[in-house]
Amino acid sequence: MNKKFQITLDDIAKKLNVSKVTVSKALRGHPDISFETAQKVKAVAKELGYTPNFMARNLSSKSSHTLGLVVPKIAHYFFGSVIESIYEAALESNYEIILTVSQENAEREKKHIQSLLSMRVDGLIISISQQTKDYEIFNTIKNYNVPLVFMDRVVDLPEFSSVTVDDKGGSFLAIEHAIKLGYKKIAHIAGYQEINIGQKRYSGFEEAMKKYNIPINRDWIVYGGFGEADGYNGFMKLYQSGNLPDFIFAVTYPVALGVYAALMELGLKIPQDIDVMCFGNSDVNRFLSPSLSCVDQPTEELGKKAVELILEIIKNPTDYTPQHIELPTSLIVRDTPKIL
Amino acid sequence: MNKKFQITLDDIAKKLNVSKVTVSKALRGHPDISFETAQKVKAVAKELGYTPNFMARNLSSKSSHTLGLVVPKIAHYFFGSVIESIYEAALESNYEIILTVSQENAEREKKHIQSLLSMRVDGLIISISQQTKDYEIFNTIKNYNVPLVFMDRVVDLPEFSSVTVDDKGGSFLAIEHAIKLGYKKIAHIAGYQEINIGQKRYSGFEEAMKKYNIPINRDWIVYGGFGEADGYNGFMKLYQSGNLPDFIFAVTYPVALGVYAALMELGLKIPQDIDVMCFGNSDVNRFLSPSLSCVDQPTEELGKKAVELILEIIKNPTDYTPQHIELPTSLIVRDTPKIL
DNA sequence: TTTCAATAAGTTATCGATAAAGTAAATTAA
DNA sequence: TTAATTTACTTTATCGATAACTTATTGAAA
Repeated sequence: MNKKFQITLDDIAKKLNVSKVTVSKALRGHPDISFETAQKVKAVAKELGYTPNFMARNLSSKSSHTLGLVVPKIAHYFFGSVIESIYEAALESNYEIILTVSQENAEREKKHIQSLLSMRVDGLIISISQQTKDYEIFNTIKNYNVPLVFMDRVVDLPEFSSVTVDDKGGSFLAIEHAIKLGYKKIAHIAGYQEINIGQKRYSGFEEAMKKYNIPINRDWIVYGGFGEADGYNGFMKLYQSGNLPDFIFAVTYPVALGVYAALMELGLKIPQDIDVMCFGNSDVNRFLSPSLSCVDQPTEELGKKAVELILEIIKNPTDYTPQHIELPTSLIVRDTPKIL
Repeated sequence: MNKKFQITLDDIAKKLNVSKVTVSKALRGHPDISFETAQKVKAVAKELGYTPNFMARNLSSKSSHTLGLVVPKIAHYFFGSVIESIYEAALESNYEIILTVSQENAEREKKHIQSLLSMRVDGLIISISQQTKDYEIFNTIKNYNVPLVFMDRVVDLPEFSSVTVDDKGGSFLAIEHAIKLGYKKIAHIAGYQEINIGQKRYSGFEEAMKKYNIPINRDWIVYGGFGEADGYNGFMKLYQSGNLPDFIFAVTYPVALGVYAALMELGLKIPQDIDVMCFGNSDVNRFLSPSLSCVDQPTEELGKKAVELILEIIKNPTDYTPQHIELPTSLIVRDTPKIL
């Protein structure tokens, strides 16, 4: 459709009576070309409004200078800010990002990965969906020799590098904090246990409970997903059991929002009736009523590190040892939990 | 690097002793190929783990089946959910999205657009940055004959289609609501007036004030950007003037958050001391203390319509008349503003 | 039986760039 | 002074696909 508007190297070459390779080299600053010729070429290129054809360039150079990114969600503070920092870091190194969203759907995730492979991205950064169980696609990626870094939600395949946060430690801190304030009837809305963030956060909870000799009530452990609906449903399940805890630790921030919604609907007061904390900060936690204490994750660092790792592998694809970086988490104490 | 792992049409062709064009046609379901051959080809393709080379395919077919998207921000409820719906709509039509983020920076925006043009996207959906003043790049896009649809934050160039929401109407509704509740000392933190959302939202405010004969106090109109910091600074400016309004209408939801932060810091109570409403909903507005009433924008519709429009132009690039679609806004009344 | 069209391929050209190899003129080294 | 190198290009091959055209075989219509 835009055929007649497409300006190619040849157009510039003809106008200057040189070969198109000369033009290509001139525009790329290749030392073969004299200063004067390069100047002329650049001037004409600008005059004609030349933009290189990404497809052609990458087809012949065999590198797209592009990173593929697969995340489960966008409209979510955690992923939003991680994505933003990945874009930032990529831009600095002159890489393009192609972002795809699995919407927590394993099938869609697979499709996106295939699509990114077909685009011949130079590397992949993946945060898996809460459903992902089939790891075959990751072997495919390996066979294709495409660098892959897992981020936050990772898969237990040590041959791939990963960047995570200290899920277990953060969880431990939160529960310890609650216990020290006097809470004993502690519930955990725990997400899926098939995925690292679910497992690790649960095990931090478990460890803290053990350390302080507080028995874990199985009725107060609710499993599910990581979204707001899961938090809402999770609390409703607790509520229907009749035996209410006095403190709830939510596995993610959206889950905590769901709990808030359920509590509001049921007319229960935070923190008087039930107190809440969660894993993961957001831009609004501090404005909630009461403001929600949480385990803070270094989202910017996470994105930056992921890009750093992938670029390292890209630059040195033959001899690198997979790295597993775990970034520290910390507690942000706000109005919840209340001192009893 | 992944040269030896790249499986091409030729590899499949050689294995089956057919030509690579036969393979290409078979995989695309071209009627030239017999059912049996097609089956065989597909089987071998699967066996070898063939993924088509996006670059090569798009270079020769002259269409990338890809849409470029330029937005000012990601970690922001409004854009997050619009982006999500754009991805959804694109997926349904088998289009890939390449998302770029200007971070409200006009220069970066221009760079991204050029980059997307060089990728030969089939169409562009753009929501301009709050800084964008130079419209030359849009003429370039026009000259390249690349379909372009503006979304939400648009530029006053009628030759391009656009999807917006009824900014003026929504703003009017909010102010009218406040007035009917008895507020008269009404302030507006208004964002930039160089951009449609700033202008229109202001003019809705103005119209409501005129209709109800309430004088506009110039000191209570504060200009700035659309982010949280702008809301914070905006309110601080109002505060320092000494003459406080009793109601604030924030031009965006992040601006309202900034106002909340400032109020909290200053120990002012909502709604007793000052009441707040804003343009734009978010997943947490209802959990704020007090929950924030706002003008609701149909974010999903916005994304869907934008994709719909762009696909229409792509399918029929020669004779189409630019469309300017304005989607309705509505009021969501929560705890603010309080009945006096 | 001859002609014509349909079927199922194969051949060649092309997309717009870069890589690799080749070359004439100018400069330097031996 | 001649060989070797450098400079500044040009030519040719290639990336992996699709488009457009050509061809051989088969079956139906005239």
